[in-house]
Amino acid sequence: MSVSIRDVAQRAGVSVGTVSNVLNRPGDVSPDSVARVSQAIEELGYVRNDAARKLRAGVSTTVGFVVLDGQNPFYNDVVRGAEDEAATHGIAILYGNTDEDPSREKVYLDLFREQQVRGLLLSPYGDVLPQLRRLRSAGIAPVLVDRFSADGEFSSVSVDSVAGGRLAVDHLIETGRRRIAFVGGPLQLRQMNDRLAGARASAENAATRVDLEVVATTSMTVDEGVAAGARILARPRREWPDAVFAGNDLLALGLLQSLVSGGRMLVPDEIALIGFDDTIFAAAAAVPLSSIRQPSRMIGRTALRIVLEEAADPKSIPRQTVFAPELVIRRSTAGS
Amino acid sequence: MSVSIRDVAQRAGVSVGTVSNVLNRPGDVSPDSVARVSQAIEELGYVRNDAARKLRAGVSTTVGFVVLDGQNPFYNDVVRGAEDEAATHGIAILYGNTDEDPSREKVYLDLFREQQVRGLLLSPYGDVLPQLRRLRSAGIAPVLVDRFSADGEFSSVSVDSVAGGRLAVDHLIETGRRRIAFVGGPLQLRQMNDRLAGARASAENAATRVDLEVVATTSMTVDEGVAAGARILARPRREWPDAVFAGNDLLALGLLQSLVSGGRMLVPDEIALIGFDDTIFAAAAAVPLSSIRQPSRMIGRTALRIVLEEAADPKSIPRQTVFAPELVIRRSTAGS
DNA sequence: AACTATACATGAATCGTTTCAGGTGATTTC
DNA sequence: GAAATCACCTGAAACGATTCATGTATAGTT
Repeated sequence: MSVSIRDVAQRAGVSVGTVSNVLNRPGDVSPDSVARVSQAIEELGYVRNDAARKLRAGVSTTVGFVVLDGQNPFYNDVVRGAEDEAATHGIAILYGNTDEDPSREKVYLDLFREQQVRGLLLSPYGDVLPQLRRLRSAGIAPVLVDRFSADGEFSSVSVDSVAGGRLAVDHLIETGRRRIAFVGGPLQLRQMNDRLAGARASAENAATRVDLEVVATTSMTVDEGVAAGARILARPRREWPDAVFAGNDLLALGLLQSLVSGGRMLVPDEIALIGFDDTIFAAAAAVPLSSIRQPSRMIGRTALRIVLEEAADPKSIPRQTVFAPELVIRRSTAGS
Repeated sequence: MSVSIRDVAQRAGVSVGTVSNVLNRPGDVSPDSVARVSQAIEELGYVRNDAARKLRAGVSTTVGFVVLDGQNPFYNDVVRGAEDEAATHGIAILYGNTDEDPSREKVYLDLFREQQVRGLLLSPYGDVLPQLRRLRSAGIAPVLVDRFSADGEFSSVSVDSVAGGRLAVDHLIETGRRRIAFVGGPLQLRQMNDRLAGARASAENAATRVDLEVVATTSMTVDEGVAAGARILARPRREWPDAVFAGNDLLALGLLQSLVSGGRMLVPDEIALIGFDDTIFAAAAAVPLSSIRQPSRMIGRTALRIVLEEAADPKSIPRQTVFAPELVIRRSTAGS
């Protein structure tokens, strides 16, 4: 049926130990043996049985990645970055999408533990600390993605959301806006809260008086954005904000739809609009969206690198990696 | 260190064989033993070592999924469907994104083979037939996704793209359009070609004279859509089409951006626009896009189900599953 | 010539499950 | 009441790789 290391050994006229050495420590084997074994492998079409390897050597060649919103292009980009890095190490990614459902989150953590992944990347939603602790004690290094680990218990890779919020509102103020609405939520989500905090800081430190109101949403989807836009437009015109800072690009796209419907192009002249994440759909919008860019691929790459390092050295100290966000200006905030 | 079945057996006062039976064939074990073993598992926090299980029993609990464009929300949805189905079987998904790069495709197929996945879902780009054959002879069932296997050599799950193209153009004609442009490519991609063929069939069968021109793109991205839109607008106005059928939603979004820029809202009055896939971003566009819906989650679910069935019965005959597309009408094709 | 160091090769033990032939005691059948 | 059937358990073998203590041959040193 399938070809094992024993078959290779026989064909090459060496012991199984030698074949294993060729596979793992070719430097310790004579060039002659390496050649013969390599040829046998080639001829037989042998591929290593990863299960046996994992069982005996205890090394895993997979890393789990659990994201909280598989529909969000931002996470797709992060995954892409992790994938690239993983491929260079011959590591495969086990993927799970929780769609903000804590029970799905639990299922995946158990499933990946059973698979004995080498490490786990996670953009957490629910309260997963207990599970993460158990994972760690089972020898699986967890790294938080897109979430700062405040108490420093786990490593994390994220972007400074407070700075991002500040960048966004600074930009709106600089382009002459004074009545700003922050549309986002749920505010229990750390990232959302931080973005709002940055926005507040910016508004308070401005040279002139700037009003900042909060329009809360229950999730970060396009539909919620549409609804929030409709609520804003329902007010008397003089109570409209002159700028909206959306908590992420999906919300911004929904808002844009509301704000240009009925043939009225309110963006950017009447109302400026800025998003967060700078996903490909921000640039692709009918009115290209200004946004706060997160280096998403880099986040993925870095997270994967860290998880491998931690797996290699279980005693390593957790560390927080924080990237700086970047303002990307497009038409949706063009000066009025 | 980690808890094994032996520890559980000892704690429960039974043999390892019994514990294994509780795990796999609880019906064959006395209720009393089941209870004692379950409790021991609970107390010790035992999780099955999948590597050992895979090694001995030869059953794999992972399925590979290789998609050709991880940025495309359509594939995210398909993956999501596969995920849902997989979870109900306790199966995890190894994910790989090739970004239309045949060498990446090869890397993933090898990697997944080494992992001994139970089966492989693949939206193919390059010529992978030889590799798929090798996979199959290694006992890994491949299923093509979003691609019809013309020669019937492998199972496939897809949507009738020809019918989709016909639906789109029928709709444009019904709403009074007569000069239609198909924007899409590369035409070597089976899906694209089929969509165009459907469009042609519709135009030729129309009661009145309908012109159909082809504006070819080199890939199916937003940027290509923007460029195609610019090329169209660069012509004298009387040579503009009165409707555009985009090969997928990403192209349509790019086209939309071109066609509403400069404050001119050409869609839908001057030019109607319809996409393909009905991704969430079609509904989310500034002018909500009409599109041809593919039952993307269902495609994923079905593909996963088939791959499991084929893995269970290696002698099963490949079968082609083809879903019907569905027309979704939104503002972008509102009657003029 | 005696000793040490170096370079490779060997093969049995091991990882944690599943499987299965065989065993035990209780219950049913004739 | 002997035989057959049933319901459960048991424990050792096996899956395919890696590891490591042990061995042998060759080169280098005194």
